[in-house]
Amino acid sequence: MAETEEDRHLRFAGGLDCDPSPLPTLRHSASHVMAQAVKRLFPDVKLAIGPAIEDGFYYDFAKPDPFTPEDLAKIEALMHELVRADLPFVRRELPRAEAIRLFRERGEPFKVEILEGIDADLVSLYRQGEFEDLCRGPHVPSTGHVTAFKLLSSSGAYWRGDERNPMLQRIYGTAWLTPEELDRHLWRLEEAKKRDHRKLGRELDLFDFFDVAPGAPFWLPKGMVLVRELERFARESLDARGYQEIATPILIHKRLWEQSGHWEHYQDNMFQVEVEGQLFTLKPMNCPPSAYVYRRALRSYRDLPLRFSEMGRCHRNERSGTLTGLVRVRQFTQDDAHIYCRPDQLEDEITALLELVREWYKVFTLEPSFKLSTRPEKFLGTPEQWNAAEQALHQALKANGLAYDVDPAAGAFYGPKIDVDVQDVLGRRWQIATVQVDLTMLPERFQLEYIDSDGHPKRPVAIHRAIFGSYERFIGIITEHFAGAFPTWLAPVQARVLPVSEKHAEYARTVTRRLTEARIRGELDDRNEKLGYRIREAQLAKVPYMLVVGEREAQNGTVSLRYRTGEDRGAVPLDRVLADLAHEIGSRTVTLTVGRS
RNA sequence: GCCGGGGUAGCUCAGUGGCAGAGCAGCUGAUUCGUAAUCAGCAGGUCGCGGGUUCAAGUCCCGCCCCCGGCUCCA
Repeated sequence: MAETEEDRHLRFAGGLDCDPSPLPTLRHSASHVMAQAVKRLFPDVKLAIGPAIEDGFYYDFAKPDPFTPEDLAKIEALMHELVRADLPFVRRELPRAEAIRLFRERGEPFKVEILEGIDADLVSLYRQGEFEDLCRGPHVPSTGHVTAFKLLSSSGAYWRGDERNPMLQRIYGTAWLTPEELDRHLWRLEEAKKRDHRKLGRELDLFDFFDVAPGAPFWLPKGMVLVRELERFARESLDARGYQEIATPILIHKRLWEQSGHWEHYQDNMFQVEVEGQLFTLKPMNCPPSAYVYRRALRSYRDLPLRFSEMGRCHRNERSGTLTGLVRVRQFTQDDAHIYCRPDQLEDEITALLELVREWYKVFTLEPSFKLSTRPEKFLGTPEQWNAAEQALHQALKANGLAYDVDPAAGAFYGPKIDVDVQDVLGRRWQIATVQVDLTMLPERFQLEYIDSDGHPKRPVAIHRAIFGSYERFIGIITEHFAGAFPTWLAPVQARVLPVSEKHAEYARTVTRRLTEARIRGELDDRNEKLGYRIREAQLAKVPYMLVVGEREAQNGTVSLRYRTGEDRGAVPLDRVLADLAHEIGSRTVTLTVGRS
């Protein structure tokens, strides 16, 4: 993974506290200005750390009471004063021991702890006005450069990111080189709220949550259309690639997890149900049950690879504070599959899987990025097995011409993996697809075998993979990606028929029936409202096509075609609209093509 | 789980101890309309849940639930 500004600061990596390019430097300086303001207003707070981060900065303080929104306003106002004073940032260097003495005198225990952990004889400090902080820089020349900033929020954060440590109070802010850039960023944040899948899910009647089932969505009819279309897409694709679909139980005896090893490491995350004195759990993953399917028959080397797919409904008891809309839930449905193959087939299988990822994500115009995680400190299996598997992953990535990052030692204990995440339009990253090689967990613990050509039993390699990841998260992401304006093949309502007035209702019903007969999701809006009103509603509902019908259209067997983009196409023969719609839906294109010649 | 902010009509939100409100949506009626909001009327409430203080609680106090932003976690 690329090193973030935060990593650099926290791990004291590199020679500086932030990237010396203008924007991170400015943000880093902004965090010092904020710390100065906080120290003036609240002299008793202790300073922790304050790095530049993506889009802004934060600073952590030890303070008995949390900052209130009013505190933030005061701090921001004082920051503006400090900026107007245009105080120069002045650097000086001190022997480490002297710096420790200095910060101990000033009553800054966190700075002392940092200094004690640093392997350097000489350390640097930066001063602006009365405020001086331990810091490797760089900084802007003076506080007057920090013109375009805004404090955004405060929250708790653990010292050094460890929940066993005391909780500090963190203030987040954003800072930019110019006021225009700041405004643009704040505008983007507003836009982000508008396309938040939780808001769109409610507005478009896709799904809802109720407090009786935290972390588990209720799919409404329109949202269920998305689920069904994605399922259909996945099944078509996998049927053409030699997958066999299975379904395994959701409620499973604890024994299974003892065998797989999950009980030891994962039981706190599993929902448990006692039935007649026996302990059952809601499965948190589908791999161990899949292994039972493999194991129920004697497998030959000729049978491999076996590809068992499963729309596996899983439950994980995520901590309550972590739940977020559809993207972090307690109940979700993975588009899971387990591929059992011979070691010599591994590379081809991985290559095919990465092709699948590319192909699927292209349909949704998502741009995936790939990360290869390699052997961790603690691992099962032999280094030779691991090297071969990692090699296969590297080769498969290269065969697909994919750029990828390597995350050293971040693999699962049972094998290396490739994770795929996507960036939504707003720049947030979400992990979706995963391709994990399993050298030992399923094969060893469930004693999976196949009879090789020499007549001897051998261990297969297992691959765990999900392409969408989960239907829930994936739908959350594409909802934001498309801002609710789904491609026609996914759109819950594909065309809405709008009669100009009651006089044209009969022809409108005919048009709607023709749509339905062609298995197009058409809807008639013959409410007693003006056309403009119904057009507005259809547009807000992001229905791709509006078919306006009145006197002229009824006469000529046409419809007047309007796109959700606002474009008005004019009269088009109904037969052509039906044919174009069928073609657009069948090809799963993202662009609106109906009626265009 | 931890820190903070929230929860009032279907939705968005106002209401700082004294009669529970607005806009949109809904319903009824009028209007029969040509490309982003026709007009009028009506109805709509366990103020998240439970307890407490008070003559009086949406409002103050305590506990719990859920949501939001972070932190932590994320086989």
